[in-house]
Amino acid sequence: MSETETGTGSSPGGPRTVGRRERKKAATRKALADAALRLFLERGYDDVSVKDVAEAADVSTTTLFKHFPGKEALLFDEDESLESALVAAVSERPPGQSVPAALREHVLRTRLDAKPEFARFLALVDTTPALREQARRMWIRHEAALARAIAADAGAPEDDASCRALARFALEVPSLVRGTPDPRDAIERAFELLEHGWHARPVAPGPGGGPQRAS
Amino acid sequence: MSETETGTGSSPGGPRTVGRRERKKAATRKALADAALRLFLERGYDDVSVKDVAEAADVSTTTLFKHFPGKEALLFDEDESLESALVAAVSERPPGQSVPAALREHVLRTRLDAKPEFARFLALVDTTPALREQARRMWIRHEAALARAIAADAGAPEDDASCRALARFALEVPSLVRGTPDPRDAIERAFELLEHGWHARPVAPGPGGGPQRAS
DNA sequence: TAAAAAAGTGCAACGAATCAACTTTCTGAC
DNA sequence: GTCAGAAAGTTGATTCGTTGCACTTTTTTA
Repeated sequence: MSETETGTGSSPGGPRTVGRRERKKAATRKALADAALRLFLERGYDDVSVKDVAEAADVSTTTLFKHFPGKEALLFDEDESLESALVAAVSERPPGQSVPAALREHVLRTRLDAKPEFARFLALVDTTPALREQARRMWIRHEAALARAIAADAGAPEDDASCRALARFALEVPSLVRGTPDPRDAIERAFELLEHGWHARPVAPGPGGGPQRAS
Repeated sequence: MSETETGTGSSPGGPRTVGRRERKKAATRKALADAALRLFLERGYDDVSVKDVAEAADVSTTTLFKHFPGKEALLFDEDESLESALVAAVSERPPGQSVPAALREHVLRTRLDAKPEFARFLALVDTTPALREQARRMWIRHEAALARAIAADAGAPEDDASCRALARFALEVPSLVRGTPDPRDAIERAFELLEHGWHARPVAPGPGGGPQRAS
């Protein structure tokens, strides 16, 4: 243990830092999450019981449930950074770029060009129905934050219905394109719909043809 | 049980379409679904166990699981008619009406003007998180059929990505507007977005009045 | 220093879901 | 008509996720 904190006992009134206790709590929490990810990747989600995870982290199952509300939550422990990245993709987008285009680029970047470590995680989630649902639920929870960012950008009321709709639809895209043969094309088409609407859809029939794109 | 049917031996010339066996099977299935709906509405979803439902229908719990894959499935037993109505809303829409407009009307009709019997069911589902998820999952399962209908209407390939996106987004609307203060307005705005896109969003003079400019 | 609060443990229990072996129908073919 | 067998159902046990309760240990606070 590294003692890098200020002594609380000898200096009352000083900045009350984290405390040994909370550090230990965070440590066991991390041990649980790490053990869970490792075991799930090794043997598959359904072939690992919460008892296994708890024993691998050297705690009891009761303690595990004090840290995580359920088995699925063991895998989705750090999604706050995802939310801030999502908001930043809108609020700090390059000048001249529309909001749907910024979201499209963000989705393309994070889902298609994922680094291999994260890709293994995505593959595990994709192949487990229970985790697919949980992943989507966690993902959609960012709707409110994203809708706020969009509304602020567009100068609309904070709870504007159109902004909420755009946020929800954009967040739904990863789930929508899951399992399609050409995910990149599917993502681009979905955001094209959000950008210009069904009304402006190219009506040229036939696959492979190059219909005029209003970008 | 409740059917006063005559013995098969006395009238052998009857139309042997279904068979006594399948009728009994359908009867117990219906008994289970009816008991489940009744008990869930009486005491709430979480305060009714599958054992309770099975006993109310006078079967064992194992038999219940032979008919339904899980507790949640007890409530969603007749959704085929919903799918055909959905497809019909697109393929038999009034001339001159766009596809998003037709879907908007269908959603407005079925979610806002529900008859009280169905409204009680919706209220139960809305107040139970586990049922909300299941309801959405069942609902989204119609994406493929709806996307096919849209593609056929638009003269696009059967698995066109844009059509799938429109289908998914439209099906997501009921989940999106759940809990909003003005559901009708939220529905109209969401379909407005799908119809004309974010690009054509009204900025200064919005329909419906009220303060648009926050800052 | 004592008390209160929090983290952790062990054990038992409940509910959902599955499995295996067995009984009771009903169906269909000979 | 009879009989083999499929299908519905039952009992009982079992696994797994999850929660509740009583209890110990550790840390914070008064």
